[in-house]
Amino acid sequence: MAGTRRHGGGRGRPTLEEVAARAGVGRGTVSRVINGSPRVSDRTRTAVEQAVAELGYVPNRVARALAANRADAVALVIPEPETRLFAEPYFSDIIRGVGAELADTDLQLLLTLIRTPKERQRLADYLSAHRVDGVLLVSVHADDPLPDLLERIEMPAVLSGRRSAHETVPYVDSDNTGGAQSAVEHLIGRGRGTVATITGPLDMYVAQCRLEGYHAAVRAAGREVDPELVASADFTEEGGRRAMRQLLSQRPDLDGVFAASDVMAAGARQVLRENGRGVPDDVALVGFEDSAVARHMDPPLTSVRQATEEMGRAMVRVLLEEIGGRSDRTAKRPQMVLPTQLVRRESS
Amino acid sequence: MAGTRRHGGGRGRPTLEEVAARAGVGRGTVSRVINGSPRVSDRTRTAVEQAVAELGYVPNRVARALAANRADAVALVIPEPETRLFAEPYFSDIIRGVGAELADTDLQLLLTLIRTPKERQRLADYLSAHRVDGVLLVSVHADDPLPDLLERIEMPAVLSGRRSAHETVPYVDSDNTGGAQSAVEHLIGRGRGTVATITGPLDMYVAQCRLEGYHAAVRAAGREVDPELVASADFTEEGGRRAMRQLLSQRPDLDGVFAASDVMAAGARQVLRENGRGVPDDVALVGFEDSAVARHMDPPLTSVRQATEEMGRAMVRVLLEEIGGRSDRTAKRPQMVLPTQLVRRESS
DNA sequence: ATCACAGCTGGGAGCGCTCCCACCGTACCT
DNA sequence: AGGTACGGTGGGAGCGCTCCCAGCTGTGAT
Repeated sequence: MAGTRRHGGGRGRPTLEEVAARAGVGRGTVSRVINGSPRVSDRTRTAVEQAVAELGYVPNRVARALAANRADAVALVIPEPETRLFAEPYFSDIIRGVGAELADTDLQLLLTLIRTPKERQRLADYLSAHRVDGVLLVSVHADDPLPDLLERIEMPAVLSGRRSAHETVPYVDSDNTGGAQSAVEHLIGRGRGTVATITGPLDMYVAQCRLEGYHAAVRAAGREVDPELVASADFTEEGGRRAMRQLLSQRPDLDGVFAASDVMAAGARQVLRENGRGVPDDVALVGFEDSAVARHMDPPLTSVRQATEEMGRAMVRVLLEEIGGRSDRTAKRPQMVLPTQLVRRESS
Repeated sequence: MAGTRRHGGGRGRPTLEEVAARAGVGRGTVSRVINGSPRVSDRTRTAVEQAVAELGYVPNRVARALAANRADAVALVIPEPETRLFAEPYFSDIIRGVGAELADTDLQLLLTLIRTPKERQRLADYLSAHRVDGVLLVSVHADDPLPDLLERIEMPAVLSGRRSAHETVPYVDSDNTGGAQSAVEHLIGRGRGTVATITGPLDMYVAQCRLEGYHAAVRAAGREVDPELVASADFTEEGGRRAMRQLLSQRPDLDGVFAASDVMAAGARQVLRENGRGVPDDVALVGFEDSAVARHMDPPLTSVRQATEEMGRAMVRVLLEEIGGRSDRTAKRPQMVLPTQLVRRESS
């Protein structure tokens, strides 16, 4: 496939050596200047910088990576199903944050979509070969072998979201529990007496947390958690519809619903409309994520906003830390939880 | 910044040389096997393959890239504003397509978000240094200097969307004109006598094409194009609102609207509702893009679907071709236009 | 004046590959 | 038998950088 590719060109570009010659110094010195080493006199530094400017020298990352045995790149790994499951903005906001934070670094961002087990294996090989300096993993499932693999080969890694309450790998997560709790408290505060919830797949920790937040809010209001007010779905619109139908048949008297994702809320909204229930008059509805879907629903959906872009940025910061100071293997791993915020709209 | 980064590890991994030793052959032979050269006997090939398997050898891309003076990577360049301007799915669908098509290649995908002129300069340097084998450019503006730069340094590149009718760089685009035309024909076919349009920024070719499609459909119906039925906006929701208000004041009798993007259609929908116009009863509405927004509007929006993921795939195929067979500089550049499809929903 | 010790500097060695050329053997000619 | 050709092979010479050590200079202490 790649066999016939022509030479990329680039010959004729000035090399370190040429810069050294022009500046009248040695290779090592130029290298030091380029890499900002302090052990260079000002005179020399200036001379080298001028030569660099005159020649339009740009360091060859590939050669640098080979010599230094580092990659100057981090991989962002995205399991394909997630890009469909989660509302798209999540995905692109993460990328945006990661990109922004990486911008003033000389690290490349490698994007890796994983669809098939074969591709996952390829990635594992690739990572084992240490062809990147660190890995960013988006929405890992509890049974994903990747994090352990990374740990084993001592590859710095950061997750977005935890796999469980006792996550050992560094991660950046949203305050799912708190966000859900505030959503349900809001519903209760608006006088809703019978608040139901549509959960995500409960084998995902994120879904557990959001359900936990629901529980907490219900209990805080001095009420009991009624199992008939809980229906679990799978973060999809169709799942939201199904769950809403189930809820409606179990507890026709409900007057509030907290859906653990906007897309499920959208599904629920449709079923509500089919059944002649007005939103928010008959049933108040709140989602989670504050995606584009929420803003464009009718009525616009109250939703819990996560600082997704900031999560991307935070992941990079944590990863950089991991890459830089991984000397003591015993140090506690950085783990952070970002706050969420309820965005009130007309649906509640 | 990156100065303190520890060595990436990877030492201790088997090298080509070790594989050669184990298989009892020379380096060159192993290299040939790895790269699938036909000039190797079956016996030798088998021996090498076995050694590779036993050692768990994975070629070092960095070394390969340095020696072969190629990068084994392509860059996907995304101007930041676009990720906000266009509905997000466009962006992630392109990525998905690109990733999929690249999967059975040994090319890496480098993601580059451009926010500031400084970053654009950095990218230009980077590209000039031939650190990638090719470039994928998403939604380039007419005045973007990048395509010309790429042409000058003979860097293979493919655009998504054209800058003008006479685009010289290889591109992959949707049939914007045809899609718009079919949307408007649909509206007219449904008996709408006074069909208006909300255009994108007319300095963008994509917006011009969609307007052109509107014109074509109107003329095909034997009607005149009434300038009072055309309002231009900027692909944003707020722009859609403004344009809709303008349209309504100029031609209160309109009964159909073709918005050149779903998001603008959403804005228009709001204004329509504020003015007590029902959709589709009073005014039929059609958008462009078929994004999540369209599906979740109330009523769900009829929209023109573009094969976005397929565009991503096609871009990669075209780029691969460019990279591979760029021998004759006079050969016509591959340019392709993908069909669009009207998705009918309740808004029309 | 002598010595020690910094702070700078030059350049050899090597990272793991690809490219390419010389070379080997065998099969097929004349 | 000697010549020719060609598929197959080994390994030297780099690719452009970083690392590191030896060496060189100038300063201050003795």
